Amino acid sequence: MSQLDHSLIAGLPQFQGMTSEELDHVLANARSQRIAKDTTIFEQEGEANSFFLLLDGHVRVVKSTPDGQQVIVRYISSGELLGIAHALGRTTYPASAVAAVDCVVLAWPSRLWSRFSAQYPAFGVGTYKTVGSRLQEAHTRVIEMSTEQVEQRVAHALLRLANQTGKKTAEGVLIDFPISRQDIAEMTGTTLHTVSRLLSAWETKGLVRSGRQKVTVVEPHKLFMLAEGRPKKD
Amino acid sequence: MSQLDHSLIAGLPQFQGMTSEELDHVLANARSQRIAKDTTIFEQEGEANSFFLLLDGHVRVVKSTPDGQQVIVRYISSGELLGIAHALGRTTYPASAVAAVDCVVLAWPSRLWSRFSAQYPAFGVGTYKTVGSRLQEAHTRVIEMSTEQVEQRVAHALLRLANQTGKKTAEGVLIDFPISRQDIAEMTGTTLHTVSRLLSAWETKGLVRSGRQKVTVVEPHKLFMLAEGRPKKD
DNA sequence: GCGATTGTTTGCGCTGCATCAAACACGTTT
DNA sequence: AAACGTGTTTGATGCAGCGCAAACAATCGC
Repeated sequence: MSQLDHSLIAGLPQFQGMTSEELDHVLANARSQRIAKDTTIFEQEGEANSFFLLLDGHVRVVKSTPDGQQVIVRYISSGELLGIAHALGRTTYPASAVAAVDCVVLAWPSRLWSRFSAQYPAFGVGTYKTVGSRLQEAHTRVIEMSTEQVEQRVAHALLRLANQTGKKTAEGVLIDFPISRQDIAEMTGTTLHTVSRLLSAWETKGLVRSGRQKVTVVEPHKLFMLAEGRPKKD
Repeated sequence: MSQLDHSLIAGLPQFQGMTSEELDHVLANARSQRIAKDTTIFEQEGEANSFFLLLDGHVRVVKSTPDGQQVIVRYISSGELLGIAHALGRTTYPASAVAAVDCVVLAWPSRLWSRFSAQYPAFGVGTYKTVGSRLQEAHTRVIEMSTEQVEQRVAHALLRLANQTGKKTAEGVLIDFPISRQDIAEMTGTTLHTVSRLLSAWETKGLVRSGRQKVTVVEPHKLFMLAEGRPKKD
């Protein structure tokens, strides 16, 4: 195993306040791994043997229902931890993780998680802040699903993606990984048909530009209005 | 402030493995508080000055949308912590908590949370397991809202309540705090009208018995079938 | 280059559930 | 008892959005 440079992780909140030696020690126990697009990193219900840090790429976290339906729980961007089942007191992964693009991850054996967090306070605290904000996020999703119409939910989802992973372009904010209508449907609890219709409608209004597996938000503000206000049909 | 007996909390997972002196120390910093039915314990967006342990009663955790809609995030039963915003890296409460019945809580200043969890490992770990399972639960809710019909969602909600807080009676499992159709509607993202219709239908089928602010699950198994299987109309 | 595969668009009919509306049951106050 | 408030039932109506189907467009493999 080649030695990993600690600049890889030095800037991340989880590793704040650690010395170079400590970072090296953490990295010495990690193995770096390239993940090809559409490859599964870990599988729902599988033994949680490892936890991961996404160094580069985007990962889709998916939960499947017994009858085969899928729901996209969230997207992970680089710099975030994933597969931290052990931190939540679980021994199996609660969902599957699939690379949305070619990715690079660091992987550690799960049992090291508790050692790290005991040894490096920032690591534990950082993780729990992450978990806390994910809990928040999940609740927000529940609220949205309970109180909003499909159009507003899709708008919110798009805005969230644009904020998390958006890339400025000449046309607007581009979601910088391939995403299909089906994916958006699985994030918002609707069908790809409805998403397609909505995007078409928005495109004619100039709010977004979209094509095969790509979406650009042209008018974030107008989209936001749509996402928020109970729409007074005009 | 009268001295609290540590038998109050000795059995709880959060305080596992602590000596009598330690428990006394924890309790010395707590103040015990009676909360009348329908009283707010803490308010959404309010400064998270305290965290709480519910000693007796049932608490409704509610989130309100800007436009006044309410969603019931969960019910808390006795023995559970609530208001642990600080553990999640927040300084305001993300939701409101309202006593569903007369309650008794212990309250601590929020800043003690980190001290306790540093000092008593079981406390921190226990809390995070709680948070972990709540995250799980929230994700389950998202999945349900995304993939299930109203009837199944209501059935699931009822079963969850029956499991968490059910009380065996001659007729079946009674949900042992007052709960209205409106409440159930706010848990499942539907309207009280629809909930009422469903309960009526189930009552004629003998699955439940219900009246003003009370629901008894008579046939948990049949209700479960309904909640799970995509119903083949019969 | 050509077919095969995968993603997208769009039309149409149907239905689950929200919305509106009214009446009813129970408990509480006067 | 009568009057009131709060929770529940039930009917009637409308429509958002799902299911189905068919055609189209882009990309991949050979």
